[in-house]
Amino acid sequence: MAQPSDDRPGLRERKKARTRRAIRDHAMRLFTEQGYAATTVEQIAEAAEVSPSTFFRYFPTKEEVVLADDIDPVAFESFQNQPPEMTPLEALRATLTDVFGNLSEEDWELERHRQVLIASVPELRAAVLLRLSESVAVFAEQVAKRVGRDPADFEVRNFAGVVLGTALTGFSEALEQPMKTYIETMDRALEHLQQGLPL
Amino acid sequence: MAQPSDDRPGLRERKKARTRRAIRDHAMRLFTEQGYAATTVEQIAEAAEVSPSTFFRYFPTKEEVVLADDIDPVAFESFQNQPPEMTPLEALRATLTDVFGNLSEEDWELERHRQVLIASVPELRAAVLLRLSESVAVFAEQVAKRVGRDPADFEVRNFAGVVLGTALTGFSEALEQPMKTYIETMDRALEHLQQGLPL
DNA sequence: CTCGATTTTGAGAGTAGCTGTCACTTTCTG
DNA sequence: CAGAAAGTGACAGCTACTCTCAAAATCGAG
Repeated sequence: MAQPSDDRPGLRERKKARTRRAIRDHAMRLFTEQGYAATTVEQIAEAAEVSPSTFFRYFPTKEEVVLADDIDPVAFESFQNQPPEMTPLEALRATLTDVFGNLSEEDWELERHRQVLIASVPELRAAVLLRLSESVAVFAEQVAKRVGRDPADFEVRNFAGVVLGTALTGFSEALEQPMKTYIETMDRALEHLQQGLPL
Repeated sequence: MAQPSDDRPGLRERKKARTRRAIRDHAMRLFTEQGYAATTVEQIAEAAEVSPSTFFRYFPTKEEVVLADDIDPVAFESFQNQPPEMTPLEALRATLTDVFGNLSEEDWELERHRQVLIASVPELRAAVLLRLSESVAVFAEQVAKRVGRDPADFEVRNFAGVVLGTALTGFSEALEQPMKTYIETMDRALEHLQQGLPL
């Protein structure tokens, strides 16, 4: 999980982490209990035993509580570390099984909660899409490096955008089914893409 | 009622249309002049000489003023009317040149304003993406009909999602260049896709 | 033209997310 | 132990957005 900075546990850091998790957990609970819109920041703050101001010090917006994600950075790193002889699509598929395969049962639980919540609240869906679209540029860069081309290359960018589209479909597709198949769904979509999208 | 036989919209309708356009035009002007976030609904209402309540009767949100779009429905219809022997990608390319080719100079101007504004305001970008993602289902349905498969078919949906991804890249790509090339960019991306995304 | 029904409108009050300020407390460091 | 740094809470303010209610404009029919 986190990288221990050796002799730096620090009371402050620990307390901060605890507060942050308390806010997030209570928020998620309240959201699922009474709905996202119906839950006010004030309620969350009260449940987590902090003041509303403190809430905003930990999460810049109410959305952020749901959207804060520790998976993406790990995924990017994993992708970068895949053997260079793999094609981008192969590397991506390997990354997916790698990252999502090593998730604890608890993390899975949280992740599923997140997904359901996001899917059911348009506001959150929009925010997630925005994030996804922003990461296209980053992804394109890594793809460019892998195939030895310019990151600004039109075809490289287009490829990255297309893969994003796949992720999108897989996302909504997986929501209609038990989450266990999320990886399978994505993998299937990428395989379809790999074969040139035959219809 | 002097002329019973003409289908003129009626005073009420015309006034409504005029008010709506007044709001939209003043809003766009203020947005470009002083920025989106810095422009309040109150200012727009005042400029358009209506009350804030009236503003919200014409546009449910401040975003809607920018996002309201008369192109999409036309595009969907055009796509549907392309000769059935065309493959989905061919039909899509034909649709693009069809719809965007028949735009008046004035419409182009507004469209470009919209695009620049949307691109520069994350909030608007997110909203556009949400819309785009919702139209994937509609697009998938039409694709399914064209190739004679089930709209729920996984590959059909994946295809639709991928095309969406292309639209996304084309969108941001085109913004870095004079808008005239928007069609060209999209067309090029779709051609790349048609050839199986070679890298 | 007139009257009654419908629609459009404006005013005002209220909610909630978010920002910013300031003083107070807790934790860390030397 | 003292001072610096960081975390916290109370409060005030702005704006998007909602809701209600009554006044005004528009329309259809007699």
